[in-house]
Amino acid sequence: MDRGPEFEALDAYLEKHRLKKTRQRELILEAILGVEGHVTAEDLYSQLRAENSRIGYTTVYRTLKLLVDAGLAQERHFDDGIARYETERSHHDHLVCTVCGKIIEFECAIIEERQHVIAGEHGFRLQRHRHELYGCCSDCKDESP
Amino acid sequence: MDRGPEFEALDAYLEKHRLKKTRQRELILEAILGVEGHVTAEDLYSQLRAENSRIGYTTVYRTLKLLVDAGLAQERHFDDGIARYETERSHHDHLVCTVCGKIIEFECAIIEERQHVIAGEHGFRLQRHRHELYGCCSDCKDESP
DNA sequence: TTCGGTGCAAAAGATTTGCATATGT
DNA sequence: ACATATGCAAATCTTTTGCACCGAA
Repeated sequence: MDRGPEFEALDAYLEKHRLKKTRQRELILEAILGVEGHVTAEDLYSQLRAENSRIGYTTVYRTLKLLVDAGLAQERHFDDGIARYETERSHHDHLVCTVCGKIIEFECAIIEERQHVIAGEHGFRLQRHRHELYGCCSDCKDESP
Repeated sequence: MDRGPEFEALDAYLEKHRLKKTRQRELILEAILGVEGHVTAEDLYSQLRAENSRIGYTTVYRTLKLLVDAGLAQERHFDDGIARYETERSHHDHLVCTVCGKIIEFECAIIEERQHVIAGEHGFRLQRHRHELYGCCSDCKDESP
């Protein structure tokens, strides 16, 4: 049965690093793939416990770190200092509503290109970037600060 | 004597909100203005203690928050979840070396403009943004991952 | 005198670590 | 069998809060 390319990638990563394929690691990968958008470690833990999966907090954190190392997930820090994770289906940046917390994803080729130019001008080899726009969405116009 | 426009601004803010002008608030503003770049609350606390200023951790956190509210400092979260503060002399974004931690500031009018377009397209009123490029600087090319 | 401010200690919230046990290979 | 993974509890780290005392207006 095909479990999707991410599971293949996980298997490959585990094998390459002589790590073990465990129920928990599959569960966490499955869970994070099943979520649209961004989740905290807490979100994943609660969700898995609710589905009566036997799993510990520690394992969630450790596995999330492993998935990031394996390139299967990304860690992001928005403005509250709590780490959030997502699987990067395609590249995008974020537009965040400061009132309701809504997160919209966007892409902009012009900006992407400028980033490379800027990094180059400073002698940097660009690895990744983070671009977040914060504002007030149309639903929240009234309550806005 | 002229203590600089930031001190005037602080006085004005305190007066407007019926808050008090204290030694600690001036010390912290002075300290953060005297630093190039980005500092953590811990950095400021240590520095002030080292200069034998009588000050508590709590006050540093509370005052930093006050300075942010007053628009005299900005809070930033890079990838480690620890809050860093800076005084924004002019607008800029950041290019961060993932090996040595060096932080270079940049500005790009083209990107600034695109941001407004993007926010507008999604019905957002833009308040602020964060744009960070992560890469390997020329000094670190060899050790880079 | 009156509030707001300060600083200690303690709490809180997120994440990490030590260790005995469980489980892949 | 052996090495790694797990999960609990405890530790750690950053930031916040309660509260008695201090100090600016």
